[in-house]
Amino acid sequence: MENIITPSPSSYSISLTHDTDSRNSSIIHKLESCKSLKELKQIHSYIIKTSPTLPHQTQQLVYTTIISISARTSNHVPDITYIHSLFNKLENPTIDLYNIVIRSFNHSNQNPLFALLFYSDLLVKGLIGDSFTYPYVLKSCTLSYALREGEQIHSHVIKNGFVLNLYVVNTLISFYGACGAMENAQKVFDESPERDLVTWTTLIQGYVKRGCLEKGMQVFYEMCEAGVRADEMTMVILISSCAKLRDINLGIKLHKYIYDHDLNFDVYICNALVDMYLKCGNPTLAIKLFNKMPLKNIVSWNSIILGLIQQGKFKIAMNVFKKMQSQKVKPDNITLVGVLNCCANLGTLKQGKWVHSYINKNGIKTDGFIGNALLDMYTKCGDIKKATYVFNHMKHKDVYTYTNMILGFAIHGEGQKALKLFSEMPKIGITPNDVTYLAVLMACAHCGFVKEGFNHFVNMLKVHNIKPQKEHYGCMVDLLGRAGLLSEAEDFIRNMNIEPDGLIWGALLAACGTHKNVEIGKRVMEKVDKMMDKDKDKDGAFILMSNLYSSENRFRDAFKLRKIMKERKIKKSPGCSSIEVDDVAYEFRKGDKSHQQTKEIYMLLDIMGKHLKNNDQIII
DNA sequence: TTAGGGTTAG
Repeated sequence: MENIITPSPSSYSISLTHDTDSRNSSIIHKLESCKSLKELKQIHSYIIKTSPTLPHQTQQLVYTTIISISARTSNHVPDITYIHSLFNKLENPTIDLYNIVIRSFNHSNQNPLFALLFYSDLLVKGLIGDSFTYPYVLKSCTLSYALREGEQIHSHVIKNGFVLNLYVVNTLISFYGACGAMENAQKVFDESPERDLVTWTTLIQGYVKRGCLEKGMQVFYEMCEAGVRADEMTMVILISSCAKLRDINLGIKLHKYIYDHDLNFDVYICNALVDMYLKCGNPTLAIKLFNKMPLKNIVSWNSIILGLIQQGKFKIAMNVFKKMQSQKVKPDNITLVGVLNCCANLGTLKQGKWVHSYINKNGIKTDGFIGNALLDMYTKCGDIKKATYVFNHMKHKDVYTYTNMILGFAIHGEGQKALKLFSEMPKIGITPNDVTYLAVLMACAHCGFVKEGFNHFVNMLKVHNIKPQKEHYGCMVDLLGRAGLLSEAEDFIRNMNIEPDGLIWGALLAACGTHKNVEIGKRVMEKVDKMMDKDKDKDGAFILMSNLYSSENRFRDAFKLRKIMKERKIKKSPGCSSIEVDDVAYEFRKGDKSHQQTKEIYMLLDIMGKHLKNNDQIII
């Protein structure tokens, strides 16, 4: 590499003595060969030092060349001060040069609005933007969501007669769409005499981004009527919009459109389709398409894994992850969040720990999504110590981090710790949300903090303007019920601002079971029976009540209830738990005899039960 | 040197 820090004349060898043309081309060649902005600046200063009396024309050429090189080279981040200082030295910068610089800010990691400085500079110099300038400047406004500035540019577009330019029209629609000003976007669209696929797609995209999914679809139908054929990009936008609409029939029609119009089933289209089928509740079609995909990228794997998780198919999702590993596809943060979610729901602590060590080995930061997913996994898998460790080591905590940790403490019976954490939130500027309050109320319920629970329940609306939902009311019933305040719980339900459902009455019924209160239990049971539509959802309530009768020696009532269950074909759906042994998650249901070692399992269970009854310490 | 730049996470 050349020594450019202390350049010698031979290393640059710019021929300053030859004729003008050859000297100019030598300088340009040297500047063009620069690999960084630093090098460019060094050569510039070298030229100034060694030839302070360059002819005016050559000087201007040097400035123009430096500006265009520093602006157009992708690894040269535009240095706004430097470029601006060079611009000031130029007598007549051309509109082309302005365009190059303005464009460079759209591709840099600097504030795109810097482009506007150059645009106003251009106006000061008495120049007028051309058909390239406006798309570039509008793009800068789009990237910065600068509605007011963009509107001003729009007025310049009208004044300077560029409203008929399709590139300008399309960028205007995109700009208004990004800023959420869909009325303006639609107006530009309506007033344009010419429209192409980009115009239609941009308008559709605008509506979809705003969440106006049906309207976006309606524009697509209008586009079809206008005889414009969609391309792959249009279809991806429509399919993902359809996924959000959860409309499988529409999804199938869009799928057919791709076939009928001979579009490419590229990786984007396939990913969008897989995601759509999963979100619309058809994992079979999603898996079929996924298996047929000729080319898969990380998004394909993530879409299928996360989609299966959304469907509650954690084991299948885990198997897909294993397949992904066997094909040597490197998981990214999104995959890991999904896998941790699986571990949390399957209770597979060992696999969760493996993911944690993978994260550490690969230097992935345990912040944000990843940190929260790790925390969730440890709390749900019952390792509160590790969960606390993860929490304490997270640098950037957000409302999800706090909610997770509070919930962790709540379900582990550490109510004081949960409430202490909750009290820390406002101090560091994190506002609790509805789920945070659910965790707080759970903590109070699990630890018998009736007074605190009520205070928090009131503060939800009073302090944070969060309207309590059914789940919060359910927690309050649970809180009173667990504390044995059964009549209070019954009154609470009757005075609620929302209509109680079977689940809320069910929470009270469970408390009646715990505290052996047959009278209230009987009343509540009748309520549950009336409230719940489907008999099959009442199984838990019937069993609870029948057990309550039995525990109070009212066997005749218990028998009567069981008889009703039989007549109405109400069957108890078996509770399910899972255990992880040697990386395999085993699920168990009551009466399940499908495991090979069923005999040994039940024998051990029997022994453990006896020990537990005697309060023995169990060592296996 | 032009425009839409598309798919996956609470």
